[in-house]
Amino acid sequence: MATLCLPYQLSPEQTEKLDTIIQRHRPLQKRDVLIHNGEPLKFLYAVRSGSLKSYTLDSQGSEQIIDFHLPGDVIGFDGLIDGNHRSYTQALETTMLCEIPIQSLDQLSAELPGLRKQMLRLMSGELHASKTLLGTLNHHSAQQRLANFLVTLSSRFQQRGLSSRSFRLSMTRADIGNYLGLSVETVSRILTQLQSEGVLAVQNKLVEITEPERLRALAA
Amino acid sequence: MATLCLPYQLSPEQTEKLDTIIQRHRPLQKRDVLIHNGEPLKFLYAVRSGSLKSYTLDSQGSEQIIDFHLPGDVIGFDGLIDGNHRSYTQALETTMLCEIPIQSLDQLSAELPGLRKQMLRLMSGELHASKTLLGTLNHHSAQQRLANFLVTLSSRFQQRGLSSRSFRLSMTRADIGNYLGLSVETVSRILTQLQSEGVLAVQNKLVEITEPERLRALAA
DNA sequence: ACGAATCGTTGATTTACGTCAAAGTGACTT
DNA sequence: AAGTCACTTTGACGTAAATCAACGATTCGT
Repeated sequence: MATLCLPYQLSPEQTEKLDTIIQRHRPLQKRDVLIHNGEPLKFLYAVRSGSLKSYTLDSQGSEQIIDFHLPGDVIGFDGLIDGNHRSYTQALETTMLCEIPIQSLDQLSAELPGLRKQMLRLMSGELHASKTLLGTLNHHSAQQRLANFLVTLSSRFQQRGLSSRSFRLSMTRADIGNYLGLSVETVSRILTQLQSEGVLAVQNKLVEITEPERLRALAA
Repeated sequence: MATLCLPYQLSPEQTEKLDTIIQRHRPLQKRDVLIHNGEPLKFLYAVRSGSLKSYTLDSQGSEQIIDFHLPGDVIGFDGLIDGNHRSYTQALETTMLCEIPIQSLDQLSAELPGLRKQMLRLMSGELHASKTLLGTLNHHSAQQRLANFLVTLSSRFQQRGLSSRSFRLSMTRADIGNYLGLSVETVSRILTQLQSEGVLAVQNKLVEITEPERLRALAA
């Protein structure tokens, strides 16, 4: 169970201890909301399959997408500030999760330096990703942003043992645009443009990266 | 010493233990580089006075400013992923720091749940700030971004017991523009515009927020 | 299996902000 | 004190991407 949910380098002994605190969560359907803004943080969630988006609502009530979560990701770190979640998290498709009680995790991490390190690594990685993205969005054109988005997705899939060349975009174009600070129309236009240039083959939600090298060059 | 460097709610006993591992760092002069990208991470640094900027260099060698650090901030969390720093960090003015050896901190945090919680809180807060900023930059106009930047700075100064109404911008307009994804010219124009509207009084690096309410409204 | 709703594409037009250019202001050096 | 250099401001102009609009294509619910 623990290896399914937190597939990282932990010793058998550590894995066994983790198993005692991790629970399977009921499956989410598309559009189900897992986390509501302001809720007390009781669990972290590890994504086993499917995907989700996290977002906040601004003063006018419109969504600001902060993050997409894929299998292997752990959700909830940003709520540790004050023990309350700081965003909404919603399933983009049927999704399986594990739940990890915060309190038990904290106690366990006092005993297991490896686990402690692993948690720090996860948070640190997320922090780094978020800051990198910031830099990327600030200083790049729409095409570069989208190329970068696809490259990042691709390498995340690869890390999880899935195909890095072809995958399904579980989020809508509107979601992508929102996340990248672009309009839906721009996202659409650039996708067709990349396709006509032979870098991608797009068919609805399915994307095949036909020339990974050129895409990576565009993302720079 | 510990209270100076990590001024948070810790018991006297905890503070005492912290004191044993925290060292004073030599003062930095303006433009001194504290951290180089790729360096192994041995210490976290707490800012006692002054300020710094963190940035990465993109493929063309140009700066991408990721963060500004004020007194009370702790620098280095994003390097915990793999034990190497992921950015450069440079002093914007004469700056005093404490250094906190990572290894000792880790050992100590196994004993002290309060310290562990504090570290998580700091990282989580940074993560949240970074994600919030992302949303802000993606969906707002130049004026809103700048207003937001000033409001955020103001409240960070306030949290540290400094004036929230008037303060010195230790970074250049170019730095601000880089950070917010705007050109220098736009930053300058908007500052003069906000001044002519009576929201700010700008005099070189000195900013006075004359109408905090209106500024906050613009930041929304 | 059907209609309705959501999602995606494409085109025409507008605009906020970047770029280019040049001059003004302050701040470190000798 | 003078001169250099880095920073800031202001104006004219160009452009990337937003907005507006209308129409296909999928997906969803009954």
